[in-house]
Amino acid sequence: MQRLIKLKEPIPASGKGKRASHVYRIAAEIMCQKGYEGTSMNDIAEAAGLTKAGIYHYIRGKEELLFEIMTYAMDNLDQRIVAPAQELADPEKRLRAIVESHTRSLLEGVGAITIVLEEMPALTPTHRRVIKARKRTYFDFIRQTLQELESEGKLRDINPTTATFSLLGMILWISRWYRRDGKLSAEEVLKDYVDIAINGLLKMDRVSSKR
Amino acid sequence: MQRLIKLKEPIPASGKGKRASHVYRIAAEIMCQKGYEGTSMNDIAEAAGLTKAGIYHYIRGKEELLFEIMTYAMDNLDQRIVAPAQELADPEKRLRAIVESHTRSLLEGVGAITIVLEEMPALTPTHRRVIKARKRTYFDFIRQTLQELESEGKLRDINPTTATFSLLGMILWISRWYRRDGKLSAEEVLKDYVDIAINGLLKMDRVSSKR
DNA sequence: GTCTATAAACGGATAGAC
DNA sequence: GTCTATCCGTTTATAGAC
Repeated sequence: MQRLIKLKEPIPASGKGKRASHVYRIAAEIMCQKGYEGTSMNDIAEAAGLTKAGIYHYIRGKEELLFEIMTYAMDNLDQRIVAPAQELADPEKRLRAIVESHTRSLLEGVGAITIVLEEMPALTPTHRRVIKARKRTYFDFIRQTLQELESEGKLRDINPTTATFSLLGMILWISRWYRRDGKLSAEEVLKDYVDIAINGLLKMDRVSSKR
Repeated sequence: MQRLIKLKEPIPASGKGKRASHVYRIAAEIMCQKGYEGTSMNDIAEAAGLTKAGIYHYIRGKEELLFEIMTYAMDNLDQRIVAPAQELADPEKRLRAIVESHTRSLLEGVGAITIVLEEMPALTPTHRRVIKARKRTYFDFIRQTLQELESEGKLRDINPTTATFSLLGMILWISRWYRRDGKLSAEEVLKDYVDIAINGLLKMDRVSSKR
């Protein structure tokens, strides 16, 4: 089975060392495929080459494991997407950068962890609040960009909130269908996605549609 | 908690009568909220006003229940979206009809069952093959439409397969964020979605962007 | 048809040997 | 660090009374 996730940087499991981050990485991969509830500690242990009991040397519990994976995913999002985009003053360039970097992250398998972000109901109320706030911040970052484009008269006559959701929907869906060993290269998908997103949201043709 | 699903026609539970379809409907609602693995037979029984044991009078097992819900969801998709769209010879009108009816289905909560279509790993291999084939047929119906638009020179210079996935992503995501009791009316979201989809996929501005 | 009771398996998690 | 053994709650599913 294909690896959905390829974490280049190990998850820093609270400073517990290499083996620990290995367990986190394995867990993230399996949970992305089978969902949180569908993944047993046994599944994780087996894939990590340990027994169910052995795994508790590295983690405190299943829910906490999920929370740490989600936290890592959000950190990754901030570093790879938000931070570089924030440097760009022009909202159109910023939007383009967001679409490009988020799409690329998912195509490369890095950050495919974002699907784990759908497992909100499995979190404790406290943890859920933390992740919810971080997701909200990212959402608002994109919406803010679209609102700037709106006041510049560049956005289509669409609601910025609706636009943000539609954009995130089409991007996040990538982790559900894209296979790195399939027919479509990451480069062509990336190009098409930017094309579709920019033209779907902004007025006038802004991408020189050449192939 | 909000009802994600509103089944107007009861699920035809293999000709077992009214009460049976009630159980199926309840089960579909809960599974849409908590996922297949996160839903216990007890949850379903309680919501249906029965005991866990009592429910087995109507169903053969949990997996079979899921399979029947999925089958109903696909039937619904065929009747509400594919059948009407197939009448349209012009691919642009057909695309518009597909986007409109699929988006509307999700906004209304009818057919929100489509999220259950994500529970593929929970199915037995045989059942999974059946649903997979039906999903594939729907996907191909949309891609075929985009290919016709491509040969008419109306599609952007994008891969029709990638375009289909991006369209489905933004549409299916609706069931994750849209709340009927929220600020956005179904009508405005629908209008925006058609606008974004058509302009994202087709060359030139085709929607008179007025508000 | 719907219940109580219960079987059988599986889940997360811990104790304690090595 | 990693194992075996085990606890205990929960799960799906069935048997059998009413």
